[in-house]
Amino acid sequence: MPNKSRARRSTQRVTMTDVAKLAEVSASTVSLYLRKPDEVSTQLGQRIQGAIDTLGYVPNLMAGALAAARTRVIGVVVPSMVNAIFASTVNTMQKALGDQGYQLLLGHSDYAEAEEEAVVRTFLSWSPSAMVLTGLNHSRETRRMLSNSDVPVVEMWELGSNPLDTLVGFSHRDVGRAQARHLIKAGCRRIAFIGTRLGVDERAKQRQSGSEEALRDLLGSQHTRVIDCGPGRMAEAASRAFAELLASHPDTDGIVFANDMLALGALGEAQRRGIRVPDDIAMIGFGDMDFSNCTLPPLSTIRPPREEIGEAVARCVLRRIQGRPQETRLDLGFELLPRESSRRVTVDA
Amino acid sequence: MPNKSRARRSTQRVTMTDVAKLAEVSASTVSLYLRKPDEVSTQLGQRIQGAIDTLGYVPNLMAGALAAARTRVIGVVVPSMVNAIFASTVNTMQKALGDQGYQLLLGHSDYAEAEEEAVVRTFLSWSPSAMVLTGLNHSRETRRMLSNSDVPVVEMWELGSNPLDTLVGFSHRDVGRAQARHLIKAGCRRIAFIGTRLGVDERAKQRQSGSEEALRDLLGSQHTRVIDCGPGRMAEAASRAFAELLASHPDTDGIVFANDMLALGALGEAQRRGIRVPDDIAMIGFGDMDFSNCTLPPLSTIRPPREEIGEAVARCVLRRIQGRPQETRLDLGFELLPRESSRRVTVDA
DNA sequence: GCCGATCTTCGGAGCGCTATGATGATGCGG
DNA sequence: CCGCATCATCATAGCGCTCCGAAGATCGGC
Repeated sequence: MPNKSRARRSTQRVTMTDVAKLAEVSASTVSLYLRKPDEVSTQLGQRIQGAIDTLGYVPNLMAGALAAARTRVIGVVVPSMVNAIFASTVNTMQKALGDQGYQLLLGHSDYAEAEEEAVVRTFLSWSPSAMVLTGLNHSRETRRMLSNSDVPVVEMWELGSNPLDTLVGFSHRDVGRAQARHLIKAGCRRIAFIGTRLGVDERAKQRQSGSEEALRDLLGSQHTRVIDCGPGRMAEAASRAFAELLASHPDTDGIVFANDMLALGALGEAQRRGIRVPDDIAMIGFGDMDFSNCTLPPLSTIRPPREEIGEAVARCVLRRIQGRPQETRLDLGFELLPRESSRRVTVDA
Repeated sequence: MPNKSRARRSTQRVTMTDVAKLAEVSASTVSLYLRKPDEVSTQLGQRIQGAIDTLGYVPNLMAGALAAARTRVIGVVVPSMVNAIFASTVNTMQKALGDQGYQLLLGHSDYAEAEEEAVVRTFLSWSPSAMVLTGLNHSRETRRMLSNSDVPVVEMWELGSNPLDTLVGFSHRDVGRAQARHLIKAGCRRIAFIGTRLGVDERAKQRQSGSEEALRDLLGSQHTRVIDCGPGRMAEAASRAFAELLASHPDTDGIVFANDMLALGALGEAQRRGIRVPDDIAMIGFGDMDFSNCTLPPLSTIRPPREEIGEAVARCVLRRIQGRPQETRLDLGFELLPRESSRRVTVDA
């Protein structure tokens, strides 16, 4: 004599059925009201909304996702969350996609393909509506998982060949070129590059080679001094790297930095040592961070299209989800912001 | 004559049943193997694993979550993702909780209760294992939703009364006191406070009142000059605020900043105007950011327990999830880092 | 050799929702 | 005044998994 009603795994959460009961309609109608409000009569709609408010009903997304075989989740992988540069892109995406009822799942790769692979694997088991990755370098397995999954993929913050699907970014090589060209125009002839984690940060590396290219093209085959800051806090590491550079190449008259934080550190060290910027050494950064216009002297830099990337990615994602046609490659460019740190009268005149 | 088998919403994903069929066991056993491998015999275990590998089976988290009525997701709400200060807390949490198989859902409130409420509502519908909020100020509805949900809640980055559940942070009032006391000890007598978004950033406000308290207690009832930077990029806004302060209170000899980025902006402006720091005006910031030790002069500041909070929150969350007893209030303190920007020989001697 | 204890495996009823087709109500032309 | 679209609402069958309880297998002890 088996007991038919075995112990239910009670959840005592308010369910759609509870709302339906209170509003005296069927659960289907509640579901319909929630998904397509204008296919339900105003009268019922109000009654349902009332019930929802009274009960404090919160839909169970799991159940919805399971039934509909999709989630309104978009997986986003950035190299680092600490890096403010990606933060504002993510912020913009959040805004644009949040408005459309999408939820961002945020993960970071720590600039490592293996980490990225793990994050992508996890995210994919959420059946996301789309995936957004940073850059074009991914492990073979990551690429396989993504192409097998038929989830729309957008790669951002870089331009290059063999994108998985859609690509939104700008050319870091061109950035490097522009940085070096700018310093050369300002009269620098012995230009160094200071970066950090060049071994893993593919985009920084691209900027570096762009910069080297420009040196070669414009100054002839010029020896390039590249310094990779050690670990530790960026600005402090840059102080040390700068000191190191002065020791090994005292004749340096211009520095391209992989980012503004490094430049800030060097700028401080320069002042401490009585080195005049830009007269003794000109400097240009990358990122146009919050403080870049307030350093002493104000830092010349490159403004990457941070927010623009976020917006464009959001737009692409939405179009892909809706199956509408769209561009698969977007070059958003960048902007050179010349400021005091590279303004040398000598040659401008 | 209704057709019994209506069109199935085919999903052609590999399911647990497929694995079970291939391994010639029941689906329950596959499920058991996945959840508690050592309750299944080695032989079957291997057969099942083989089938999983052959088919490339990826479990459907949605289905699992629905059935088990829980997810391995932890909702985290910070005021702003752009703020590097929270980034490192989140980073630490990510690491600690990720190791335990939990996934962080990250959202931001933009310092607004209404935004926070929306985010919390969304997150709750994922039935998270726990929720982590920043600060103690939440809308009535937010508090209601959270307490109704029986989801463990941790509030962080603040200390105070009436926590929802567990509290991990430090006293911002004490920070403000320490900042002001430090400047007073350094000989400052006419101390100002420069902050931003004081109307909405509850913790900055607490630091401000702490600072005022110290001024009252140590210097007698002293007029306090509080400047709330306008909108825009922080460092630039701080330059302007600093200029404003100099105009309205030219006798100011010490400034407490709500964060290091503001101090950086003011530091630049001071140099530009030939104001000597710390001799003319001493400064102290908050946050101990990347660059704080590289400014000119190096910036005295307060190091909040960023990573420590992340670790403690992770620990609390895990304990609460496992139902183990734990503290409900953790004061992690902070550290005063005295540097050049407030070192005045006059009084130290 | 039989019975209960122990361990492994399995059957199947949900979890809360969506989506499809059915059903009843309404309106309108003929 | 009837038949037939048209529209709003509903009943119901899953989505893929977990977990309860039961069945089968194995093993000692008396």
